[in-house]
Amino acid sequence: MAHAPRPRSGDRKRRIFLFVRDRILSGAPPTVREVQAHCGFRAVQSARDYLEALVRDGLLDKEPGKARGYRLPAHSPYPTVLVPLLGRVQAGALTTASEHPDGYLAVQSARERDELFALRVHGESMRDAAILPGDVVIVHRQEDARSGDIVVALVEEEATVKRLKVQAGRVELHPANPAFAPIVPDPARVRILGKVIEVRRYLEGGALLAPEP
Amino acid sequence: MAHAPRPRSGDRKRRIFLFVRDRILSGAPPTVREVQAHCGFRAVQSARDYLEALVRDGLLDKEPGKARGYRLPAHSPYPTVLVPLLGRVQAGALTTASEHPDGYLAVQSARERDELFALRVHGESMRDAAILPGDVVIVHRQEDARSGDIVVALVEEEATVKRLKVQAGRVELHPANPAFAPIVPDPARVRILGKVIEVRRYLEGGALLAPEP
DNA sequence: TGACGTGGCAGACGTTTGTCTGTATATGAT
DNA sequence: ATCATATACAGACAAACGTCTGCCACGTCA
Repeated sequence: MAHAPRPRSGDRKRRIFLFVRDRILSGAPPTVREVQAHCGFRAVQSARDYLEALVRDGLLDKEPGKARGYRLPAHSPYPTVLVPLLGRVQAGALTTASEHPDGYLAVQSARERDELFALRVHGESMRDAAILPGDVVIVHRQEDARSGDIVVALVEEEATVKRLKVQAGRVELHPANPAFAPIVPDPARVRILGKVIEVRRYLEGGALLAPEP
Repeated sequence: MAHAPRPRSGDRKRRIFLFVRDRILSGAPPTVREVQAHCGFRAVQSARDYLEALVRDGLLDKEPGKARGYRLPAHSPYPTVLVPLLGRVQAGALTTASEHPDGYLAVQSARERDELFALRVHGESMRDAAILPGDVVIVHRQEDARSGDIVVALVEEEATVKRLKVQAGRVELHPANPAFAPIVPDPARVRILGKVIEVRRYLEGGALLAPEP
């Protein structure tokens, strides 16, 4: 019994990759047999050969032995967590679990959900650091930070985004805008809420928010 | 043998849902046994009970019998899509499905996945629009845009981010930096690849694309 | 007290799915 | 010719995985 007459295809591998990639991106990687069916192979092994070739080429990663084990390489290894977006932050509101968020943002991070929150930026004080009013900052809750970090601090009962500078052991909060003056606070009256790890700007219609998980 | 003394948990279901949702959002749904291990159950069925309850509640969908069969419902309130992050864009690379992305970003959008891509910004030309080198722009593929939109255009075989201006019917690409000159291209030699809908800046390591967890 | 619902455990069964071994055909290089 | 390689097929095995049935412990409520 003659097999199919070799349907002349060097880009078959490419089409299989696109198929797998789409499936992964839309929720679940395909099984080997799903790839087989998609290509019309009559043997599982044929699909497997292509998949393994794609792994060798570095186009796919795999978890051997696991069902639906093919992954996109450099697909962020970080899980996606939903992080609460706080509007204005009141004093003490961040000590407890943030109570009334405006919504939730999908953030890829290795950190736990409750280590992160998001905050909408008010004011022009960080303009020269390319942080504009309306931007959203993703913040990692931590009480200390290094000089040079952009932090969220609680000053005068209000959360503010500034660059942290440690000068001769004293903490200063520097705006990135000559129209604003540095804040050299009484150490007892300032508290660092966290460090900004990401800045986002939504150019049309604002952030898409998820409801309460 | 007495079982564990009922660890008082009404929100256990919620935590399981969050676990499953994060896993699906990150690339592959978990198996029942992975949920079991995550919760410390000693029986597979315990995890299954919760998962089926979540399906009854409408929080999850499932493909019965299939491995890793749990899905986010089609009308999921979390329209998170994984979008390819392209490094440098060559001419024509965007006409086909983008093959070799640097990684994938979780983006919340109502648009389809293949309508979006992400691009790393090179150069200072948009500095005054608060877009810095190293920033990532999320782009909606479209061939036209409005005057004033920030777009990604293909000029001289290279993708570039600029503000679109339409002056008396002629298309111009304006940088946001006095050190750069506007581009008034031959309409035949420029192509608009899409419109920037979001800007992101990763402040620590940009680590979102690390190779291994 | 007893019926009942809930949350959890235990073990098994059968399907799905990854993996392996072997074979056949065509092509290109030696 | 001979060999190596790539592509495809066939069939089988074993691990992963979803599913089922039954049981136990605890709490509530009539």
